[in-house]
Amino acid sequence: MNSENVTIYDIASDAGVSIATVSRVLRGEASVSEATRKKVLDAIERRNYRPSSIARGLSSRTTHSLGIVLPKLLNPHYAMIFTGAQEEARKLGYTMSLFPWSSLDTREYNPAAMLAERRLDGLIVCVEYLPPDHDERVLSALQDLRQYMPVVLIGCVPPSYDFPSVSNNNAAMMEEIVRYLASLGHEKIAFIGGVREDHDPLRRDVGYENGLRDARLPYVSSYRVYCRGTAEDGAAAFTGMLSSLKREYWPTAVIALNDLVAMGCMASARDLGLAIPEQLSVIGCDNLFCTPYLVPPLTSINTHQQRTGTRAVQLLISGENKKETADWELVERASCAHAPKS
Amino acid sequence: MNSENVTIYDIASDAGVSIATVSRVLRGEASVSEATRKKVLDAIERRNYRPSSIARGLSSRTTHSLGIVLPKLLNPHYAMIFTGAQEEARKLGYTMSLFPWSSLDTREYNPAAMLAERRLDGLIVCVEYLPPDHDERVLSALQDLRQYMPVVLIGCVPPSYDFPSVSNNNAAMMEEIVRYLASLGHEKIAFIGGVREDHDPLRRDVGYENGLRDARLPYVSSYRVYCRGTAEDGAAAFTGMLSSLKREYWPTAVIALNDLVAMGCMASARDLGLAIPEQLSVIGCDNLFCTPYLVPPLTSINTHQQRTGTRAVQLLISGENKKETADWELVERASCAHAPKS
DNA sequence: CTGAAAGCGCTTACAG
DNA sequence: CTGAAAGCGCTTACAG
Repeated sequence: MNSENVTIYDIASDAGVSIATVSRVLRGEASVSEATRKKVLDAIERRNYRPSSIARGLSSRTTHSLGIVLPKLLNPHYAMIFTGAQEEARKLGYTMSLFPWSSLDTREYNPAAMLAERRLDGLIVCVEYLPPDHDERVLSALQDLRQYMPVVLIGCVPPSYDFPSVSNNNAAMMEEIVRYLASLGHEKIAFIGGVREDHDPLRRDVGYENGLRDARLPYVSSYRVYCRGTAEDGAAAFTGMLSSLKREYWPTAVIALNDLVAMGCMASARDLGLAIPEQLSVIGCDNLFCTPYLVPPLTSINTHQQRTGTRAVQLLISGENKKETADWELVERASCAHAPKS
Repeated sequence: MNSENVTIYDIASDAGVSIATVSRVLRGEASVSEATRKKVLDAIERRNYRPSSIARGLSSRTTHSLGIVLPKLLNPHYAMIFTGAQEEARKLGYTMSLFPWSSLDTREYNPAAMLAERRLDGLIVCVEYLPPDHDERVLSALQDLRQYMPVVLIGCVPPSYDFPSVSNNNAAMMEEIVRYLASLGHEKIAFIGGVREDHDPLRRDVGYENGLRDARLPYVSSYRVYCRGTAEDGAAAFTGMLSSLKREYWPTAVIALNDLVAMGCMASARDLGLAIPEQLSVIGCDNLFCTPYLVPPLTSINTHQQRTGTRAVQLLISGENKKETADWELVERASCAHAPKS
């Protein structure tokens, strides 16, 4: 680090021109003669000058940097969203910074303040697993942010939120999954993971119930177990459910909130001597890189996370006020099969 | 978004004080009377004012934002490093932005320019898998950056690089792995993944060779297969190696560059009807979240990625010019066993 | 094609 | 305890 950073003034005086001219060649304006352009470029090269994006940001009122708020990165699901968003941002000449969800969802005084202070050119916020009582606080944080920069929402976006968004219709997804399992003859279908979230028409629980109803199957509360989204939690929840039930009532199929929870269920089933898929079908969600390498390979849902990231950036930059729904599709692998004859 | 952002001038005039005073309460200076502090705070609250970190950055010459350059996020290994770094940064009052490795490693004119332009308060760069011919270019990019901000290196840092760093001694790690497998009676030990990297004493190939030598085992070129770090590549490389060898020469143990490559090897072995660990021991690296859920659970190396991220941030902020080595340890699971009787 | 000057929104000595 | 003023390093009309 040199103690004294070189500035546009240094370059101007080196090249014998005004700072306005240096600024012009920096921004690639055409209206500069070749001769002076060369002088300036030489001076820049000689001093290894890099214009300060901070100063530029202050005077031009644009930073060419975007942000994305994600719950956590340790689930590769979010890493995929980030990757998609970052690559698209890069293509459009922006950088993408990542912020943890806790920047929004704390009970401290004005949690979004830190985000609002950096004058980003736009922000993507992933809203997910919001318990009903969090909604109001989160919404007001989002309104706050919007005052300072455009905001695009991704994740399971409540329809009542008036923001441009790329959202997942988790309800429709669940409905299809239940239909798929029912078509394989399953009647005891468990659903593991998440928080109670039946307050919103796009949430999984709604689709779970609709799917059961369509298949004329009863809703069995014991088959709906809540837990957080890790493999450990999934294993514990699944084991807990089975241990509370006489064996004849054990589910023949389990839908996991995500692939991590599904992995936990699979491990737990293996410990209990339940063969997958012969005695238990398992289906996850997110289509993580490791799903094909599990034993048996895990059936999952491809939610096209990278595309979600890409689209969110495009909406942000274009300023379109659109509400889109992310595509998704069932990826059949070997973890689901016909229900065992009872 | 309001078209006209509220500034410190608005607050000052609302509260009937000077902008200097507003600035003082903003920064929590003690030398402000309670009465005026309250007036200012009220005005801030009323207008929902958020100071611009851009303007603040320009005048105070510090941005409280750090950056980290990582090869890719889709391997959870890097997500763990990032998470560790981000959490520590947050604790110390900084934000952490992520930049792709390609910001450094392109052949375009001055790839590090974009990074240098944002006046970060510090940058962590993960250097890994640098083929010999890249070294010079990367090093000069790093020198460039250093001119504008403190830089801390992580990953497999060449000892010749004169930067503060938290590096992995991959050579020592490999040596221990080979020793471990040799202690289980293995004599045909393959090593899959990475690029040729024997130019540097910390690299894996060095440790591989040393380990074999210690165990008085021959170095068999056919057992050293290069590939990139994904599961698919690992599977293809492993299959390729076996198909080039008469069965009696098939390795009884394989060391994978990382867990992804190990997963590929396991899948490939399963396809070929090779039982793990009875006929083939497999060992990965990074101890990814999914390793306990593979069948059999994968023996791996815990490289304490989060701690690496944490330490790197601490070095950056403290300004210590230390070269540290990251801890690591073997995590034994079921994928390694005694060599089969031949 | 080029320069002088104002302005972006803050912080920070310097006075008082 | 508070204010006037200079300055951070750029961009951008406005003249010429």
